Amino acid sequence: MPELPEVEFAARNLRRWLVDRTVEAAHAANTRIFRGSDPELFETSFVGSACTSAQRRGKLLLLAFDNGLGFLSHLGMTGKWLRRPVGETPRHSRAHLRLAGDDVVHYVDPRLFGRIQVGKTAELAALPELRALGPDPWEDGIDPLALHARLQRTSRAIKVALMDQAILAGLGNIQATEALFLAKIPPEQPANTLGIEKTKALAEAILESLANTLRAMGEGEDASYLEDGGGVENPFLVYGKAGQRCPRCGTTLEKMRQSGRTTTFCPFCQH
DNA sequence: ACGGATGTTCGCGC
DNA sequence: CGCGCGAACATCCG
Repeated sequence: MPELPEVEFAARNLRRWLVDRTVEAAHAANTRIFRGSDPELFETSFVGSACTSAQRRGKLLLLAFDNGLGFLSHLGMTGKWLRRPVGETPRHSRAHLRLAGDDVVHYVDPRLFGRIQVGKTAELAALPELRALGPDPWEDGIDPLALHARLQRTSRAIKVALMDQAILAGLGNIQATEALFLAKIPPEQPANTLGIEKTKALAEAILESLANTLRAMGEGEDASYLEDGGGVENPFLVYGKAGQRCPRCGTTLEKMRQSGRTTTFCPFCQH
């Protein structure tokens, strides 16, 4: 369940679980998760070493170990990191690290859209895909003038531009939808027609939406909302709520298709 | 049973 | 080159 807030949540957990702890054993099934590298590298690279850091950049996680090796983790659509006691293997666990004290940290991903790439930490950090990312709004904040300048360079719909990881790193369908609602911007408006004032409102709305979502996930180890059978309510203002009332004006929320993704919006507020 | 789901990448066409 | 579109990836859920 991964956009910036979920990946940030994962990074905090991984820090708590792994940093300064020695890996006693590792396992990785041979799945698509390791496309581009080798599951055996995951099994052999970290045993006997301790994790030194777990960083997030956009939707990417970078884990570093004290032997100079590490791995990148992208959660795709359904990836997550979980900690479980030995013997309690979650369904669809694709790889795990076992630590002293009988803790096991699992990478779980039913749809296998996620990716793990093992390598030398320095080389992973220098990969083009990492360097191609735009500013991370949570880490770097958003400079409205820089965002405005960047949006001037494309006539794509603002909703689509916000999901472009080269413009801002970490926003996906949920956060782009929520931010545009908060900023009262029509999702189909061409990005290069947003004025500076609207861009400032958008920058604030993005940070507000990210904070809202992080708050909804709470401090625990398991982010429950959006989980199958979690029983927790949809915490969003409009995402997934087409047909329901706008929380601001009561108009019936509508949905449309943009670049293959569903956008939910208020036809009155976001005109 | 069918359609859609938080993401990315690729091929095709304009 | 820019951009939209559909498909693909694989599984679950309503």
